[in-house]
Amino acid sequence: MYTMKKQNVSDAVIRRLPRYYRYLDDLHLKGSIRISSSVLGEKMGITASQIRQDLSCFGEFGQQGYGYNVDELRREIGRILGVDKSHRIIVVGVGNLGRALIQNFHFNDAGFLLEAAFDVSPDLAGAEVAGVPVLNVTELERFVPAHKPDVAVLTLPQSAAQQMADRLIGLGVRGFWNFTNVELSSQAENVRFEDVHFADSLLTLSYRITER
Amino acid sequence: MYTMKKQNVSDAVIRRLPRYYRYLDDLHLKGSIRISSSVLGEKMGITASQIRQDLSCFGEFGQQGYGYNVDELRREIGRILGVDKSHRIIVVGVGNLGRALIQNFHFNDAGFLLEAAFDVSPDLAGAEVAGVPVLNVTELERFVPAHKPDVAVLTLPQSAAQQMADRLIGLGVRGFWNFTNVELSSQAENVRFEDVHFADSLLTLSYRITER
DNA sequence: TAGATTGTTAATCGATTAACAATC
DNA sequence: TAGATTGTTAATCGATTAACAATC
Repeated sequence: MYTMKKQNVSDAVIRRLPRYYRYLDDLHLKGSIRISSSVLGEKMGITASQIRQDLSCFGEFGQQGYGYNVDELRREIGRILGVDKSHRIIVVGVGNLGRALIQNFHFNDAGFLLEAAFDVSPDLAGAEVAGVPVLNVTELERFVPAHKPDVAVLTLPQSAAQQMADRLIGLGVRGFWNFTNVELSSQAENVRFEDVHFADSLLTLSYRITER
Repeated sequence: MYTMKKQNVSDAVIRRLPRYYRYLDDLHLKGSIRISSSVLGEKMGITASQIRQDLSCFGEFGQQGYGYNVDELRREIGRILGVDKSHRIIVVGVGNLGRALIQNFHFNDAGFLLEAAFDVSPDLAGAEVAGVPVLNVTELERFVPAHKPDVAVLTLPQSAAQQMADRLIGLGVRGFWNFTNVELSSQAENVRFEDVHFADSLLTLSYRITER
């Protein structure tokens, strides 16, 4: 059973957890019952040592001579990631990207409940996208204190991003999944920003395909 | 002037370059002429040492006692990233996400020329999205050898991703900007995959907002 | 010139890998 | 039991930070 062991788990470890989770999910779906760190490492292209070292940050999930139970380890990592918490999430900005996420992204698989979307356009207010109600942003002051979403997905124009983040932080939101390609900041306690910087990502690809 | 110095630049350095590029672009737009590593470091929340160490992988861009010319350094980093190369790019899969990227993402700012988009649906073939022609995927065998795109954006269903990657690699594509949340691989030489794993990103945010 | 700041070398820190005793 | 594999400690490797001579 998962019990926090290390005080400070490094970012490198945390960023590897979702990948472990994906691989274990895959193995589970394919019917695998057990796996050893060496076999998993080979599959993932990393060392068995790293897997064992990473897992040891959170507890002891294996058994000598046997390895790990796939489904058990999968669930433990899910728990570590908070997948079992049913975090609540809202989308702010229902343009192409916001709509794409609402329609295609499996929030449930990551343990999130998508409760509503918000947009400045009065034309969108009252509509639904894939069963998710779209409200006017003026409703935020009523909705957020009542529903206490944990995370806001920011898929709105850059120019409005920081101001909207401040507004939502004031209303109690503590997590931001930021697609605006702008760096946001806040003095407030316990606020977390996770940036998805498309441009940065494409530029690293550009670097790697550039002949030199 | 930028000349390659180090043989192997670490991934950590490469992933910081786009961020330098963004900050310098910003400073340039705001009219800054010069900047020192210490002032830039303070702005970015990193050490001056790291900036100087990173840049030293590629050449000598500063001047003792003065610092760096903002516009010059910006252009040098752009060159390192390949922004000046006018790489050609195509989008494969014109669903919500593909459409969102075509309509909203500034490929030009990253030095990419978006030449066409492809989809399996006959309904979309012949249409245009934001001025970009949409062709049927059957046209790939004609189009790719003729236009030699450097990168393919994969915004199609997971189930078709690896097969499409293999097909495009066979036609000569060497870079993949992969939004399918599935890990792709290839034995072929010089093929590069850059993954944008939405789920992984959200799960790390989930971890960080989870109370424990 | 004097002050500032670079590029680089050396020191430190942290992350990855290897090794192995413990044990299922 | 013997073989396999863990969790952890120790060794190695790489990345970050500090220090400083060179010099604009």
